[in-house]
Amino acid sequence: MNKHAITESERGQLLKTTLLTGLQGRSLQRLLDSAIVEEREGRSSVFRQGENADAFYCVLNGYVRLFRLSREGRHADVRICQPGEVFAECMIYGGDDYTFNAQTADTATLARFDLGTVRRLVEEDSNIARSVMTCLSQHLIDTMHCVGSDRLNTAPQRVADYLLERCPTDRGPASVQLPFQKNLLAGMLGLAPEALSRAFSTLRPRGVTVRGRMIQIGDVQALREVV
Amino acid sequence: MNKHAITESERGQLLKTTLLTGLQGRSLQRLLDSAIVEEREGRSSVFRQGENADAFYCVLNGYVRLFRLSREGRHADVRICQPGEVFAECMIYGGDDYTFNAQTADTATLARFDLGTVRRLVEEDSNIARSVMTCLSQHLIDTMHCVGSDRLNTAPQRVADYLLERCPTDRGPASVQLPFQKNLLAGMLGLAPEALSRAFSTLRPRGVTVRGRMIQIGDVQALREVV
DNA sequence: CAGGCAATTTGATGTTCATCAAACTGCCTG
DNA sequence: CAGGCAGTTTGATGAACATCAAATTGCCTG
Repeated sequence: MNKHAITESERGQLLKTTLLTGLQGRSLQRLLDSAIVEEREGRSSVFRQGENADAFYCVLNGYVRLFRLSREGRHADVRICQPGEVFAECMIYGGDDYTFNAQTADTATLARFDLGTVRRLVEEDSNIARSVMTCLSQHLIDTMHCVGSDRLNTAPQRVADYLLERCPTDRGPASVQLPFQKNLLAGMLGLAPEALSRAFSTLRPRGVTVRGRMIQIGDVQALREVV
Repeated sequence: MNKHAITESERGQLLKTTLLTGLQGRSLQRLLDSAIVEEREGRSSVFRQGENADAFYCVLNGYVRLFRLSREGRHADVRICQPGEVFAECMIYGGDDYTFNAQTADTATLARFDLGTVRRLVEEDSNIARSVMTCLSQHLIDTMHCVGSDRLNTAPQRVADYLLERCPTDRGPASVQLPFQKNLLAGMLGLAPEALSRAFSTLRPRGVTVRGRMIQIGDVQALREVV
């Protein structure tokens, strides 16, 4: 793993993230200065459940799976983090140990924020505090949405939801390019890869065609009926 | 619905909640002063998904279901809130509209906090900000745990988990008194009431006996094997 | 204590999805 | 271009759970 201070281009990427957008001037600078950039291999563990928590992260490039393991070794993704997303910021005020695992999906670039340092910044700077609260709130809302969706919707409905949220248009035909392997999409939707594949098959009569990562939608409005 | 300012006994209850424990002096007083107490009937709607968000709440007495509805009218609980718990505090910095429904399960007493007022307090008082962040962090961790548990564990395992977390002892026999109807427990665990009942049946050979709300556990360590 | 209503349990059935195995695809490398 | 490998799809099967209906329990009220 390669560590270094923030370069100019990485700074630009960080500014677009949930945590830092909304910050300016000195608040922004202080938070940026506290970060270290890590280049990581695919499938490298960022942290493990039960470990003492000493940092949270922002994804600059690549994807990170947050997941839990059952005692028998089965594996369930809880969240898939994309470029621009923050994870484990709940550890700033959330207890001593990580409560889930984090692993890169492919090679990834992460900005690492030291928890102790950020705690100090949050106490001193109400703008930073507000950014952290916004970030936490959004994640809580998203995660509650996930619980509801898991409990309420079938696999094809969840897939249709995902596609519709990423559709550029309201009606007529559209296409969506998956930003990652179907493997990750399955984890994000709480499905086994086979179940995702079958969900796409179920949607085919509704005008959804799959070619690799490219998904063609015949009629967006028709797809909305599935949900 | 009966509204009034905080009485002395309600003040005592509020002090024990996640949001206010940890606060003292002026910070505590300011937040307390902003609250209004509401007495509510059973099954009264506190707010609905899509409504403009103007308040968050703390449960003083009774129980509140947070849930989402599917288009066809099916119903899925996302969280069951108990006395001492805060809900919808994610709306302080989380967008304009409520993203789920809240309804009292039985007659309930709630402390209502105006969002605008609390936003002002959070900006001015870093102690209050810290309390809000702690609250958000804990809820996020709990909700992520819920996603993982739904995806990883079967119904009997989730029931066993619930019982074990509430067991006074580490080994030997124990008993757990459910604080509410099995209906609510089913919702909390993401199960239909029938599925909860069957999960208890599955646990009977493992020494779990059910009599109304009183659950007897023959051997706590044996039950831990189920998980 | 009887009656009535709501909550819970039980039975029967169907759907949804996980799992295992095998075929297939695409991509990359030698 | 052959070979290999990971990712994906398809088929067959089974487990888990929802749903509907009916029986039962528990609790409250008159």
